[in-house]
Amino acid sequence: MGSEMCIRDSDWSRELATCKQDYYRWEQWFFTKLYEKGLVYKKNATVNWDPVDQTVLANEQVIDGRGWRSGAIVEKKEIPQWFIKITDYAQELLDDLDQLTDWPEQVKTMQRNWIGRSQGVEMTFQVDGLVEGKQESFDIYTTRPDTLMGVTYVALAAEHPLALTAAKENAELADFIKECKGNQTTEADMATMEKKGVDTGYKAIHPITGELVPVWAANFVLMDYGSGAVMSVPGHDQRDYEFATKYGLAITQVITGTEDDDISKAAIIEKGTLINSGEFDGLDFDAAFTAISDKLAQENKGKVTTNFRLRDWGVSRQRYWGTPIPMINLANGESVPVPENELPVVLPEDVVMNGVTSPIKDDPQWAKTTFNGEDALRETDTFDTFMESSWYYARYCSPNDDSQMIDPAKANYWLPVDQYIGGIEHAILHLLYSRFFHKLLRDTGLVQCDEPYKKLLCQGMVLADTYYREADNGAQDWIAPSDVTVERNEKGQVTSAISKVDGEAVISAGMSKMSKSKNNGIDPQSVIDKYGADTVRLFIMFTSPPEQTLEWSDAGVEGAHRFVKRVYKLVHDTVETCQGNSYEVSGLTLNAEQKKLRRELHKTIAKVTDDIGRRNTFNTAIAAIMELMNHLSKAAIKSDEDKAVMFEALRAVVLMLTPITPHMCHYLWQTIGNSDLDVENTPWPTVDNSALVEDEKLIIVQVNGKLRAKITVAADASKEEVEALGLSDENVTKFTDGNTIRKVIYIPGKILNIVAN
RNA sequence: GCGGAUGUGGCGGAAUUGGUAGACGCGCCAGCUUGAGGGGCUGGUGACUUAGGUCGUGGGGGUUCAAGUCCCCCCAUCCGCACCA
Repeated sequence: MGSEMCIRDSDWSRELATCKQDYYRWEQWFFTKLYEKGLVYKKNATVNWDPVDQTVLANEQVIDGRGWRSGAIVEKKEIPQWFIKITDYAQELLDDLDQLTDWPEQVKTMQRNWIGRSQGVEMTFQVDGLVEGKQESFDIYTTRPDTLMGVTYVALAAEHPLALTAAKENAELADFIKECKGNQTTEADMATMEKKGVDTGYKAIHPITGELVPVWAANFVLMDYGSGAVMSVPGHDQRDYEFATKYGLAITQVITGTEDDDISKAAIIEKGTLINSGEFDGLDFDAAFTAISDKLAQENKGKVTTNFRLRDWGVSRQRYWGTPIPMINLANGESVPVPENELPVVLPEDVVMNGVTSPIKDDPQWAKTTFNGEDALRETDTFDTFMESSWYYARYCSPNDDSQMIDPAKANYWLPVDQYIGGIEHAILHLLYSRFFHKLLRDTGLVQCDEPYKKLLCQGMVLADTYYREADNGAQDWIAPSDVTVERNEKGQVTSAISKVDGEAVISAGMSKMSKSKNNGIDPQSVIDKYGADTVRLFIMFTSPPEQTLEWSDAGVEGAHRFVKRVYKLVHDTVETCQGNSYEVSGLTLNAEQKKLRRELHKTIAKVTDDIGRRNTFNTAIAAIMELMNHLSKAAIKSDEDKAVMFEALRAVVLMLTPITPHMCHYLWQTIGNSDLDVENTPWPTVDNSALVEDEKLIIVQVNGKLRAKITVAADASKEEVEALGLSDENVTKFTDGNTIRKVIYIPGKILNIVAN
């Protein structure tokens, strides 16, 4: 891999592979420990079932409701699966985000919203009359108990047991439930699909008024989440409003007080004052929340609860590649963990793949085992690969330890990870699972700290130009950017793109993520071969801040290479001019020009130190060094003082560029360093505050906020002096003459704004 | 649909705390390097302009002496939405 040439100092002795059994054996061991602690359970959950291929599909393998290989309409199917109780840690995962001061705020916000803590009320609705001879009821959860008096119906999941019972004598409902089986389960699909429902015929008893409300089965309520039932308040929930309007269900307004109070057009979502709510009329949200939940609690019909949007982590996959789940399914239907002395359960690798079904599910022998002398079957599901990526950072601390998962002494020395880097696409799932796993490791005594990653940086993707031609069949024929030449007009705008191969025009499709399918990948090795790793590093770090996408540009790489050559040349020319002698600033008296150059130098050191050390904005650090280089290359190198300032500056430039272009700097330091140390072991340059002192300041003079003059004043000039100078400026008087000066605002050392009209 | 982000010259981007918008680089233009190409160097480069200025940070409003930056509404693009990892 070429990119590795861009990285220095990787400790390859710590390399590990999560697909090897010396890694995943510990994951299996840990899972059995979690099982013993009651943090693992099995329950039925819905998967995408391809009835033709007889296999489970991932969400991304379902396209418009059909399997990607078979084209068959995908069905929902309930199968037993293993879950880890991440919800037991929901509160801690939420609270500990506050510790992560060096994480991007947006990632923490996304995690907070994902965990989704809410305060609400859980209550029970009784079903009126008996259902098949039994008294039935169902629970619902709401964060808006203040709207309870506006409930005009309730909605159940199509797979809800009550709906299934009702469907036995209701063909329309049975058809609807069948139709819902083909619905997708992703949140995005649920939110955007057409909302549909069928009346079950049951009536539920309103827990406060005792009124009967219809019970509907609806496609937007999912059996897997919560209780599979929701109360519907069409007056104050837009989805319920649309549903009620569609099916002619009653809409009652029970909240008022907002300006836009017209319930004939849309639901009123905002909180307000209760009306049409009997004894609760006149209460605001908080008072109503308390009053209504108290009443429900007194009558034993409900209680205040804290709810989390976060759901338990389903770790079962029905695929082959993965860590076998170390469980044994007994003949009596119970499941037990594989005993520790039988671990690991090894994934066989000498298998025949048919491309559809997992070989370990196909093989009638593989699952056969015994438990306490009785025949039993191994679990043939494998772990979600998020399991492997959740703890590899901790295994790096003791990668070859074959006696334990993690060596606590070593882990406590190294962890938490100082700097973690990953794409923003991992902001929620991977990073949340990994944080959770770390807390599980902690509670097993393997690590001590609460969080795995101290500092997080989310870097952007690499994009490149894409070009194509339409093939005869209308398909897009993607052409590699290296085979395309662009033509520009006098303003530098691209006017056309032509193929280098045949000189004919190609169509530009803008920038997109480098991919095989769009034929716009760049091989880093070929670029490194041509320009060297330093140039590639410089280009990558200069072109955009790390958290943004990086747009690849060959011209940009050449620009970076030019800069590398300029630094190299200036150092060599300086050393040559000085004939091998070295110069130091201390003790010399500098002229104004030299002082100014030194001031530029030390301002640059201050900025670069902050940009690299605190802000992680390598692009602005490099820009500042480039700016300094532009000054240096125009400076005279005649007197000893000139030479001394130049030496000081070039040494600082080499030191500051070392993290960016290490190979060149290693070499240049030997040329100019005047030190026995290698550049890597030389301390970072420090700011000489005395060099920063300015005797003059540039003040911007505005009239009514518009720039009218720039004046130079003594650094210690008073407000009065600056005002007098500013007000008498010729270009200023042009705009103030004939007007009354209303106000003068002076921001010391920066701006003078004269308000006149 | 929901959550998070982004939007600034021809292009990538800068402006860190509300205080000179466009740093730095690419591209483009002109000149020099005694021919061309390449490379290098110097200068210029937001738009419009009656050459005084005026306008200008996705669009529309607002707050302020002052707004790319703060507030409200809208549009577009990207990431995630629990089985891609």
